[in-house]
This record gives sequence, C-alpha cells and structure tokens, in this order.
Amino acid sequence: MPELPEVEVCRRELEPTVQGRVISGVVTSKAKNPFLTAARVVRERLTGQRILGIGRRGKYLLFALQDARGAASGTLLVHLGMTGQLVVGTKALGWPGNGGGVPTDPHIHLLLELEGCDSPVLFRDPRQFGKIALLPGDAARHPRLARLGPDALGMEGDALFSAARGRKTTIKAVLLDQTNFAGIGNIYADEALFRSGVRPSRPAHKLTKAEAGRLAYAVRTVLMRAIEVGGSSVSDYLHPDGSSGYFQIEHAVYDRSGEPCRICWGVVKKTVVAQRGTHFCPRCQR
DNA sequence: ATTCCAACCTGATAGC
DNA sequence: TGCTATCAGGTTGGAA
Repeated sequence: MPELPEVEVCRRELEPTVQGRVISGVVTSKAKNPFLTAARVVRERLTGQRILGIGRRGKYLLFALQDARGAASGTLLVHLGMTGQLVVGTKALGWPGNGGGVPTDPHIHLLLELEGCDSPVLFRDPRQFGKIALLPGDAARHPRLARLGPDALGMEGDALFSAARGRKTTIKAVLLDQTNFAGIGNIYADEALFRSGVRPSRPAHKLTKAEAGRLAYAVRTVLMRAIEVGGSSVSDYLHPDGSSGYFQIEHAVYDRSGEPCRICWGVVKKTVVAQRGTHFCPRCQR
C-alpha cells in the first residue's frame, strides 16, 4: 500500500524531527526478513551517526548519514513494503525507553533513539515485506536502487511512450515495472489509468502517443494530489473511513468494484491484470 | 530479452 | 462458534 505519495508524505513529515540529530541508541527485532543488512551490523554502525536528511527514490527512503567527524558515512535505506510504517512513537507501543529493553510489539523491527528527542523513531511492519539496509559509500550503486527508472512524479508522455513501445505486456504492467518509472504501485496505477481513460489490460504497444501523454499527465497529477492530502492508507482497506490519509476518499476505482463510476454511473469492475487485482470502468476506459 | 509466477509474511475475512 | 482457506501486495529470483 505505501507507494510514492505515502513514502513522500512520510519523508516530509519525518525529516524535521530527525534532521541534524545524532542516533544515540538502536534496537532491532529478531525478525530476519526485513534486514538486508544484518541487524547486528545495523545496530553497531548506526549508533553515533548523525542524520543529515531524508531523501527518496521511488518507494525507497534514504537517510543520509554523517559520522562524528562530520564526514559522509553512508545511507540508511528503508522500504515500507506493504504494511510498513515509520512513526515517532512512545511507550504506547510498549517501549520502556531510556535505552533499555525491547519493544513489546514484535512488529517493531527498528527503533532509533535520537539525542534531544523524547520519542524514538520506529519502523513497524507486520508482514515484513519492508526492507532495511545500510549502504556504505555511493547508495545509487546498490542493486536495489541502480535498477530503478526515473521518478514517476516527473513522467513525460514521450518517455512513457518509449517504455511502452514494442512491449508485449499490458500498459498496467509497464506502469508497475519499477525499472521503467519508480514509485507507482497498484492503487495509483489503477487511478491514473482511470483518469486517462485507458483500460489497464490494453497491450502496451497499442498505446498511442496522445494516450501516453494523457496517461503521463494523469500519473503526475494523481500522485501530486495524493501527496497534497496526505496519501491513502488502504492496508485497512475494508474499513476505509480514512484514519491516516484522505486520498482514499477520492479513489475513483481502487477498491470500488461493484460501485458506480463517478463519471458515467456505470459499474466499476475488478479483474486481474499484471497478476494484480485491477479496478476499472469498462465504459470510461477503452 | 521479456514475461510470468512462486515465495516471502501476517491479518482480516469469507465460507463451511 | 471455531476452524480452515483465501486474499492482499512489493520485490526478487528462477522458470518458461
């Protein structure tokens, strides 16, 4: 569920509280899956580092680090996966505080104590699809980042047209492929396709230049709008009364199968495209 | 080279 | 009521 807008909102809200602060303590969970870098190494290498700021590449957050002497000392990479969340938390989550103890919530995989902060930064992820890695040197060369295409926020029609040209797969698969453009997930693929009137199952090579232009515009605007209203949290998709973000209120098709299309009043359908649940309006999208 | 699909994991829910 | 089966999804890595 966290896609580019949710990650960007997270970055913007978290940065002011961590920027310039020194990490005074690190706690990790026993879970194995989230750690691309061994938990012990994360604890040892992160302690004492200063966070210069938070960047973003697609759905990845990149914490720029500096050592005690003021030299750049690498990057903490965080991917939220599907259920990951980065929050500034307190004892409500079962952490005794003051450098002692372990969070009672087993889903908290990383806890950063910051000098001068009462509350630690927590990375919580029940399904453990999220990832934590510590990258020395040039983060961009890490395989996880090196393969990513340009940020989807800047998608241009021409670039989308060339990415789609000659492909035997569907246009939705092209949007979801992070090597083409980074940041689009299932929700915003469906929403952007709806806004541009393109059916998700359309063979990518049949997309016209005009459609590519409209779709790229739809991608940019839907991502920007979602960021504006705080993203959408649908990990709780069966109770979409919107506790975290507000964008799910504006979803035109995602998780709306069987409901009326907001444009034509036809029925929104759900199928499988690119091995994902896919929502669209058969009348508005051709 | 490109596309497809299983696997990773947990929690919510549908069905029996 | 309580159990089991199914599904959700981002990414990778291996198969087709």
